[in-house]
Amino acid sequence: MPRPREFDEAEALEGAMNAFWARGFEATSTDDLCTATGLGRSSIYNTFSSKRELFRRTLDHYRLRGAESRAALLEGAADGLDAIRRLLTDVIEDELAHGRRGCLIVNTVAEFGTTDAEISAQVEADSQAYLSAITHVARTGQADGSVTRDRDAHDLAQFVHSTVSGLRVMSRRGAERSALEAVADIAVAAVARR
Amino acid sequence: MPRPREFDEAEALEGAMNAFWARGFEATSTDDLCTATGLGRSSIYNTFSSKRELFRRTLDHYRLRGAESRAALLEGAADGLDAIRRLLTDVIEDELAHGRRGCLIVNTVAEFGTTDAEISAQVEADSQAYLSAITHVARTGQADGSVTRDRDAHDLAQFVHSTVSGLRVMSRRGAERSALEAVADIAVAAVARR
DNA sequence: GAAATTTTGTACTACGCGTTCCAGAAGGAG
DNA sequence: CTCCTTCTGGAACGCGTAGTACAAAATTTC
Repeated sequence: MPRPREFDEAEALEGAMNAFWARGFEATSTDDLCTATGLGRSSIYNTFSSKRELFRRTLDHYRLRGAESRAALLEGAADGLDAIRRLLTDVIEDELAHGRRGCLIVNTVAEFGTTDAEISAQVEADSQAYLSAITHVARTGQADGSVTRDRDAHDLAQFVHSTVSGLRVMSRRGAERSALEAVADIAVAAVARR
Repeated sequence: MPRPREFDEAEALEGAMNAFWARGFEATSTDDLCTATGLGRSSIYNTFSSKRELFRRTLDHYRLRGAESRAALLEGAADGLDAIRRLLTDVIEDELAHGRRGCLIVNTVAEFGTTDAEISAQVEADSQAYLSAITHVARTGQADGSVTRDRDAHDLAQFVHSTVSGLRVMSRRGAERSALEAVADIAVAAVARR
């Protein structure tokens, strides 16, 4: 049959993701994408149709990545509150280890808002996945007594999700570790059982 | 003397601000800026030198605007905690009243990160101004007994600031009012005296 | 009213962008 | 080995972009 690809599609997506992550959609040129992926123009267009489609694939790649690491992280938690604490401290460590990149989804929301229906749908799907994961651990925490029962688990999840976004923005801005940790600490205390 | 300007510089900045706010720096063309300000190219370049300089002027305009409305808001608060509550509810009302635009500074952080030194300095200055304002009301609240004394006022300020960023991102994403209110409610409780 | 000086509108320039085209290379099926 | 299909590299294209040049318009001072 035909000639096979000379590159790994997942690796290419990873490279494109990093480029979009650093500079945003508009400021990333197709040349940037070539160097970031190591591919030629033809290969990119042959595989991903357009810059926009590549971006959308990139978002999906990012979402999958995030969901996996989130699941692994929550797996080993001692209780519900510990899971939430791990989530927040992991965000901080991730930011400090990878140069304060912020969150690709948050960056995308900031860049596009709700103007692009398809991208907006991907953002929405990510939020829902994130929220349902946190809602689940919040409920677990309420059952095991580590998380406050004064609030609805879904509201607590919204709060934690908002805090993660806040931390990502702070980090991309260049905030110090101590500031990030202070925020995470107060947030954890806010969802803990009193 | 020379021929006078036919337009008001502040009004032009307001128009440019709205354009950048909606679409970000890169995606806003000089044509967009002409229609948004009602000016011709010549007038824009004659007055603001370049797209980038206009953007920086726009950021300063936004910061001033924000500082003024913030001051007015905090003025009428009953106590420290009430000031923080007002701050958060005002963010929500502002977002819902103006079509979930998010925060121009947050959007700018997401788009530029720390890559541009001058813009980064403006963002940093805004954060400092915001933080010192909240730190002040937090201290007031600790003195009048409405805000917890278990935390450093500056840490509480970082937390509130982070929550505001989180709310702005949520809103730009299209989150429902109830979700925004739940987050604000939990955040206020977190800084309240127990 | 005339001179001086600035603003303004329009046409233009040079360039970078996303995308396409095409010729040749490469590998599997027969 | 040959044919067929696909991939790859590079050149090319058309268009939108930020920014400029210039002449006409406008207004204040003398």
